[in-house]
Amino acid sequence: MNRLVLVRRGEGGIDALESAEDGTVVQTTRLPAAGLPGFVRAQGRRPVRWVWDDTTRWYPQLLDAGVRVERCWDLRLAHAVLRRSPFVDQAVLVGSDTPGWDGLQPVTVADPALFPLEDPADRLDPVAEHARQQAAVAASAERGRLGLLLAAEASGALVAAEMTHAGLPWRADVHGRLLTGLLGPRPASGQRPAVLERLLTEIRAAFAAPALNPDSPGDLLRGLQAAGLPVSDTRSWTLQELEHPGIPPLLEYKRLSRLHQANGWNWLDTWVRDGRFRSYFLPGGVVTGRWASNGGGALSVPTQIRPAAIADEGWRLVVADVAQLEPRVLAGMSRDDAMAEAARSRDLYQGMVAGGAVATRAEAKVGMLGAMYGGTRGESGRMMPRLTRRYPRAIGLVEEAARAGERGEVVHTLLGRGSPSPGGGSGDPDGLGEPGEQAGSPGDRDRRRRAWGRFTRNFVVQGTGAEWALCWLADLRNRLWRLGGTGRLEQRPHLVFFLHDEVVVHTPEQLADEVVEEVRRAAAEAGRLLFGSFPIDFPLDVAVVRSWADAD
DNA sequence: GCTCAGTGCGCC
DNA sequence: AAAGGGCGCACTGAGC
Repeated sequence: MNRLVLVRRGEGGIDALESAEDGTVVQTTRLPAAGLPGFVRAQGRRPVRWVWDDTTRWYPQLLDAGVRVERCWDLRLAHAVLRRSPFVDQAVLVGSDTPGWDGLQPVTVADPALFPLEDPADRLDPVAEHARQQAAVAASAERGRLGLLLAAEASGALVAAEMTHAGLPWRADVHGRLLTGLLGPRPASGQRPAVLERLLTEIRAAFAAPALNPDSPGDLLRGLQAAGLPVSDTRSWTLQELEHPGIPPLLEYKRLSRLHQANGWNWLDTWVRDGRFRSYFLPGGVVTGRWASNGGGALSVPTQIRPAAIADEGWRLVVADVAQLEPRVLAGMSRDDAMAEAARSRDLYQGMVAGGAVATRAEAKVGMLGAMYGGTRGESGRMMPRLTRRYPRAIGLVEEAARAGERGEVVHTLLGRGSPSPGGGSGDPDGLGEPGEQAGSPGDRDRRRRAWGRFTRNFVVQGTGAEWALCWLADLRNRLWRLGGTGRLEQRPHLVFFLHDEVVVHTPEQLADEVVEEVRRAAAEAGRLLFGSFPIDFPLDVAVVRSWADAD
């Protein structure tokens, strides 16, 4: 594999340094910034891994120029993984500019003119960092797993940039009609829509509080208490329990007000342009390795507005999600044969019932959620002894992760992503709490210890689930590209959305069935990459639809 | 005028 | 029926 390291030089120039297997530079090409797309294109079919400081600083411009990259090495993301991985000898990784790499942030602004004049990335040496990272991986006893994780992470970075570039097809007219139907006509800026005004009048009358502001939790709480209602918070599920004529309009107000504020006309104006919703996805943005997002709340697009996500004319959306990803991942990583057997069923929870572990599907679900999240009280707590007897390896793995966390130890995912150390790495072995929080009583300390154990318990499962999903996504990306002929990215089947265990592909209608096949093959491949020959299934729910809302 | 924590709620 | 894990975002209200 040819590796080409891209380095920004002063005055907008770029050096492309080609390195041999041993890391020595064999050729340097000096380019003007505008020459990069042509240079990348000129590599033709020669397999190249592009090495750069940070995908968000390079790839959007290439995509704008119509150039797709097959594979890359993202030094920022790789650095973040390696710095925390228990599989890595930090002495091999650390160099003089390590603090700079530690602090490097992704760029999420679309307009290059808004880039800071002084980019901290420009003070870092990508060639040296690349060499250190390769040495750190090579020196690791788990270089296979680490290498897979870093490759998947880099592919994820490419997918994230491509999804922002292509955008999720979004019909502003459909969205607008939906808003008008629920809220009334668009109000003047800063005004409440008519339907909210009407509900507000009703609420104020019911509680005999003519100035009540339901948008203010404090004001609302005082108003409810003044009306004689025994509440200490104003959450919807708390209010649901109350018998009072003001409650139904209040709940309706909260629901519609949320829609208006989070995904109303302002959201449309800000995030939807030219028929596409474009937000920024941040691979590795969450400590567990899940993605975060930035802009438009892409990771919580309410089902309420999904009818507006509609494929282009002659195109379709292929929507796929994994059923019960995390318990399946737990079965695989713990190599628990009994749980893998239950996972052979399309419904893993039903499989647990068939296997005799529990009596009902509801018990199976609540028990597994408790095992993975640390619920020890009530229903899920009562399930634990039976689950432990039937699935000793799976339950043992999460229990051990919880105990390790309580002892203040670092845990890691299957591929080697390490959990943060408790107390933010301050070196305080008892710092199992929030920074700045007082030591408190021994009871407080115990409580924090157990809370950290619940975090590490969940970390190993959620983080390995994220690794499976990343492998799925990376493999699918390549399969879609091979499927699509010769056009640009957005003229072929391409990914437009990803959320933890769900993907959406925008595809020409005549290729939709093939896309469905590739989505399934990629899922099977992800299972093989993570769990080898261990027999664990990842069945998908896949739908070919015009609108995202039709997938459920 | 600004930032920041708390509250509440959308998603998995 | 919620809880137990992870997020982003809008808004309020307090403090600088």
